[in-house]
Amino acid sequence: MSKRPADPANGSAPAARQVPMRDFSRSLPMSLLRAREAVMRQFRPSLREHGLTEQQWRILRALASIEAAEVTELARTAFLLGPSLSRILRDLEARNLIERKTAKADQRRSMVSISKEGVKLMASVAPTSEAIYAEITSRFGARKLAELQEMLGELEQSLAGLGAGNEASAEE
Amino acid sequence: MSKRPADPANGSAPAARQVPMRDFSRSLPMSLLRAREAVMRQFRPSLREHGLTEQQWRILRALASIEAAEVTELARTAFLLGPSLSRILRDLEARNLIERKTAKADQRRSMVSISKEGVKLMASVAPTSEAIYAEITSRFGARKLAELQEMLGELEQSLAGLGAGNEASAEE
DNA sequence: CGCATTCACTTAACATGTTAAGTATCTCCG
DNA sequence: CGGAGATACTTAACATGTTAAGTGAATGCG
Repeated sequence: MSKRPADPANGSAPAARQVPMRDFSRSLPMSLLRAREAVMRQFRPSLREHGLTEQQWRILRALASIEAAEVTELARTAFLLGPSLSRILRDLEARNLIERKTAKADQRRSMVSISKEGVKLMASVAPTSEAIYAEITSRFGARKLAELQEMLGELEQSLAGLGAGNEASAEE
Repeated sequence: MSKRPADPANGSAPAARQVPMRDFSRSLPMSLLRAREAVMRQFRPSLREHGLTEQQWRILRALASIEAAEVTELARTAFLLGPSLSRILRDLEARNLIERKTAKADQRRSMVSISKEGVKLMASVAPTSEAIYAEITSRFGARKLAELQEMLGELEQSLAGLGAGNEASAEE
């Protein structure tokens, strides 16, 4: 039995009744959410087999590419919020996948790095991950994929600094 | 933007740092995540002022457009998993923003609909939401936005049914 | 009819997202 | 030098994501 718990992904809402507001299923956030979910659905089973969540994997990948990093830097790289990262690092450290040591110059900072075990785990996951990514690229088209990512980057750029805290209007 | 070629002099020693893995900050999932976050960051403050989360807002919008729906149908429309929806509906019902009644034909199903209060709340949020969406459209460009959403849809399509339980290998 | 199976949810358990508050450390300025 | 403020996290609290298990109601089939 392929356990398929009714993924809310397929099926184009039939019986489209009168739509007063813009059909929200076509809103930009929904489009992005659905696309991302379609992609992540491919990776999650493999990661899960290795006992990793998507975020844990992001952190390991980030660490593998930058040697060692402060927590804040890592948060930026792996695109995680501080609190999430804090929890995940605690768990990864308990599993001996990463190592942490306080910076000598500044006791507030801690340098995080991937451990030997972490490297081994990555090596065991990477091939499958790459294969999946290759399959996605193949299905969607390498050129289109590059185009899409270009547009996503532009979107991000065009919104940079829009609600970024310099609104200076609403104080609490 | 294409994948970094592996160092040809490095023929062995699969140390993770030498693995020709793509810069993960440019992976498709990350691109999608960052783009979506850039967009949602615009909406969250406004929703928060009205005491709504992104998901609660999705549900209200979905209900407003389809009158009444079963929970499963609503999950598909709002792109939420059953458990999340179950919790949110419980809370929205407690706040009198939605109404629920069991279907007569099938006692298992319950029909969910938006309440008068829910409609009022939506009316108070919608203008700001629409304004934000308009600003985003303006900044990014309406044509490019349509193009982007087209590509996102194609991506979703091209991955449909890829990891959909056709593993055919591990059946418990 | 009886009962295993399926279905439509709901609960549970764990991990993360999100915001606010807390803690320890460092910096700067008087 | 010393305390106010900034900095780098960490904890806390609540909401959702994700998977597994539970519950009650229909269905199918002998």
